Amino acid sequence: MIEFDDLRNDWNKDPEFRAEFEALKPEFELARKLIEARVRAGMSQSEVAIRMGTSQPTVARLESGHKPSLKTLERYADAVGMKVEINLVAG
Amino acid sequence: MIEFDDLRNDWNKDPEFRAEFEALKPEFELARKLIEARVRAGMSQSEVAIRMGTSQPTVARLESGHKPSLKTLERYADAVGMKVEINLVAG
DNA sequence: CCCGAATATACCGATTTTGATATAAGGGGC
DNA sequence: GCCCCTTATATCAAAATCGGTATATTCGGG
Repeated sequence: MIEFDDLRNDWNKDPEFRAEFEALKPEFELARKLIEARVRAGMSQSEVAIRMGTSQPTVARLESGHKPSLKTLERYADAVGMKVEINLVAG
Repeated sequence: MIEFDDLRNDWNKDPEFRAEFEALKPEFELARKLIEARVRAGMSQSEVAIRMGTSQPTVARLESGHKPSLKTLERYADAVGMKVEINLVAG
């Protein structure tokens, strides 16, 4: 209901590349999912940051492989219109 | 490989009660899953703590609804023979 | 080349989580 | 009753994360 459609004009063609690119290391699985969700929502880091009540660099940090707290992760998910689901699977 | 079988003699009948009991609030969903995984592994908080390289009170805290960091969550999962799976689902 | 948008990196103070210890409560067996 | 095992709560210092700002980089358009 905000200005999403206005700004996903010309920069949502290649982020998928990055997402796949970083899938090489399992360490960045989460980062990849975060970026994917944000791109799907057609939002920039700055927009997510505003919705999270934080700054763009903080969002960049979350998408860079640093392990965040669950609280922060849930705020991110909320900002991109998703919710966090955590499971403990056989490992 | 340790002394699991020795101590899951008589105290693994009711923890399921607790797990279901705490499912009332969605805030404790994760805590419930953690406890369930630990009980399934037939381990006490102290054993998990040793495997995590921390103390039993810290484990108790993780199972009490406080939102941990992903790093800690993964160490817990590892200690009970599981791995963490995080998904961003439609919310 | 210059500019603006989007993302990434660095630093520091503030907040949160964790580590460590002590302690208490509950249950079962002797 | 007394132990022993398990779990929960409290406190405080240490460590990690977060908020905020500044800055760098990359990309595309004019």
